[in-house]
Amino acid sequence: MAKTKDSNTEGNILASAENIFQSKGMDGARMQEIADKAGINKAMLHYYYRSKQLLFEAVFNKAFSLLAPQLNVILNDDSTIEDKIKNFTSSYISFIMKHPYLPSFILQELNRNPKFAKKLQENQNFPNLEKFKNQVNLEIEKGILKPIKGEQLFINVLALSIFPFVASPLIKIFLKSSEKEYKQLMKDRKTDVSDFIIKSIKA
Amino acid sequence: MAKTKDSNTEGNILASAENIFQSKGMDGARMQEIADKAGINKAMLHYYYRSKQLLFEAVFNKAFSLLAPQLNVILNDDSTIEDKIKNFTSSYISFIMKHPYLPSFILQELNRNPKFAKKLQENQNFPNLEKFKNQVNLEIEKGILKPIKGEQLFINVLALSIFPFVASPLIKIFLKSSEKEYKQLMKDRKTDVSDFIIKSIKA
DNA sequence: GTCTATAGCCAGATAGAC
DNA sequence: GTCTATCTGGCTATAGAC
Repeated sequence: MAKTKDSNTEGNILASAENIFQSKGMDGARMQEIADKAGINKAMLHYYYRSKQLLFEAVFNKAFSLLAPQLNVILNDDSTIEDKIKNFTSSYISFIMKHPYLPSFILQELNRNPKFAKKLQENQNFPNLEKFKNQVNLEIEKGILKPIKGEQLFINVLALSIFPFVASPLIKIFLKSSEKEYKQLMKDRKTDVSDFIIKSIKA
Repeated sequence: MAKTKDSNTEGNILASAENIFQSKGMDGARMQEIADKAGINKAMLHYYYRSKQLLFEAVFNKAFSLLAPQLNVILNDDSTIEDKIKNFTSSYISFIMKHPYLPSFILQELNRNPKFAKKLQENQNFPNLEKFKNQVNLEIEKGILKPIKGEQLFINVLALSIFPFVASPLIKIFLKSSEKEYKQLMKDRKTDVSDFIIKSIKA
């Protein structure tokens, strides 16, 4: 169906697989549907990726490798906590608005299969929280921030940025809002979220 | 296997179905596994619930009817916004700690099947946000709260309360924390979350 | 009400022609 | 590399004995 066909079959397959896996999950996805979307035959999926499991892992790993680097905005640069939070919430929400299925997909599959979690943990450049925690403590000592545990602050930043996308159907119901109103609300959050956090933690 | 057997077969089935559906989702769940867990035969599932779909709906509806009333703490009682938030975050987090799979289950299935969302929307006593929004505006006018949109505040309260459970595998990786440490962190959030919010919005 | 056995279908995977 | 045809297994659901 929706082909970006450069007769680049392997790429077409991966693109279609992303679309299907990310919206239906591993268990709900059908190889036939992926093949249809790529405009090719089911046998080709196995020719290029051997099995459903391996095709799925290609999609999952790519998705994770897109999301993870975004975290370095908050973990690995040298600005103040306030600036980090402003930059992160804004850029992360922008990013997710372009890929709204990614967070639920990752979380759902991590819940489904703890093996993925183990694999990620043993990973090379998995984001490290230590620097962030130290910086938070330092800024508290300096009187820049009110006392707060670095872990909780980090969780709060993620929660406020990501949750509205994971829970989008629920939020649309609560707010009785159209798709358009929902999107506007998410746009607003690019600054609303950091304002909300900064107000809470700034001394 | 794990039976609470009073030879109450229908109840046993529902309990086992909750366990399996909530951890594996509709697509990943197997009728055989539910039967095994209930210590009965597969045919009995169909005898009592006719089909997988209907059994699933029984589980989903029960789960939702457990979660929704908790929202009335924040939407339908008469205390101040500050008290509502304190009560809600504490009681909701306590509740979810006892049923950690519920939120991801509901969100996953709402994402998978928009029909459920539609059904809920048309529902009788679905929580209504209007009262909360009006109260927020009133307290802002009175100078009790700093300016904030009621919708965003509501989303923030939900996000901070629920997200850590939906994202538990991810959070455990980030924090390199054991199950025990994770649980302690969630316990702490019963008060940490409301403190965090109140600091941000109180004038 | 509860069981065994099986029908019927569907999905993942492979064989083999082109 | 790409296709059609087919194998094989697993899953929901039902028939029918007890």
